[in-house]
Amino acid sequence: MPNKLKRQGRIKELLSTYSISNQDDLLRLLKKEGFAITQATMSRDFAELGVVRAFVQGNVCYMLDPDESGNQIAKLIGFEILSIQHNETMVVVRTLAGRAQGVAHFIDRLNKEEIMGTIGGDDTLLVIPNKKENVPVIIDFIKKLMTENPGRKVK
Amino acid sequence: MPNKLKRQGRIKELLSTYSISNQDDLLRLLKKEGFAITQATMSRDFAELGVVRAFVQGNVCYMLDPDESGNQIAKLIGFEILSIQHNETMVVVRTLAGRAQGVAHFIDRLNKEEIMGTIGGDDTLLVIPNKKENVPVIIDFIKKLMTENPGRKVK
DNA sequence: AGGTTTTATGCAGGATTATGCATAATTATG
DNA sequence: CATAATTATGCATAATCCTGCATAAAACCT
Repeated sequence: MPNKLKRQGRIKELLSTYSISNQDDLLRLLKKEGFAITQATMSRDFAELGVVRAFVQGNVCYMLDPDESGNQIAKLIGFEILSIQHNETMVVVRTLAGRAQGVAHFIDRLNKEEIMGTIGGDDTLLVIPNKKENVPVIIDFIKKLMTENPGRKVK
Repeated sequence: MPNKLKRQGRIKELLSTYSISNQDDLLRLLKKEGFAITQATMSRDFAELGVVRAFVQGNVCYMLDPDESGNQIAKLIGFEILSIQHNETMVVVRTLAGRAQGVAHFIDRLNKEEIMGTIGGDDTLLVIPNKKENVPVIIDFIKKLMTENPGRKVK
């Protein structure tokens, strides 16, 4: 029975609580909590969650890579965006209530040179192009975000 | 081949662009765009997206119910939350970068009497209880949010 | 380098989800 | 109300997803 979601949620918590240095350690922790999975699944979880091996205070330890987490968020973006409008000089994106900041943040992080910046309110955000000729480019870009499924890198 | 996600995204856009008053109209639009589905699927999409029939300027038209959209977001919350900490008097939730506002907003909307309010920054939010005895209640509550799957109301 | 430990992945089976068809339930209309 | 139009859903099937097992690949360690 797939409890992938619950399990991965717990993994994120555990990783941010303890200092885990190999998959088996975490595996034991999870088993103790009733998640009966194998190392193979764990490995895939790491890949999906964007867990990376990093040096922290001398020794290696697994942690969430913020950039990878960004990739995961990409899957949500399309869900949060309701519509895109624009005029001559800027693009306005409407989102579900309370999500505009998150979407704006995501777009910021993509570092598109055509995008000078974003401003997010509650359910609306403004995307400001570096020059007005780029408005269409930006629209295409955001629309692509909405439909592409950047998920699963696991293979 | 299931393109549910893409399709539902497009549905949200179409609904917020045109004034759609019955499922068949929308069905035709979608077909024109290459989404070859039947009315049955469309009906289920509406249910999942939380599309409601509303009176707008005299005539009926389908639109997204903001409350329902909230339900949808619930599915994402667990994904965005990384960890929960607390002291005697308040609860601190860490989230993926840029998502704290969204999570705070979501929690606000739940109108729990134990929660006096929230403050969201970039990747951290504060949940303020009405009295410190309720800290544990709030923690439980948020943890439940993280693992429950409130999804699918269809059928 | 050789051997050992740790991590990733091809493959297959079982579970779950998505969807169409047919039809029931509901809603609108005369 | 009766009938037509619209929308919802039971059932069956195809498409996907999740996971373990076995094993390959990579990282580590003398």
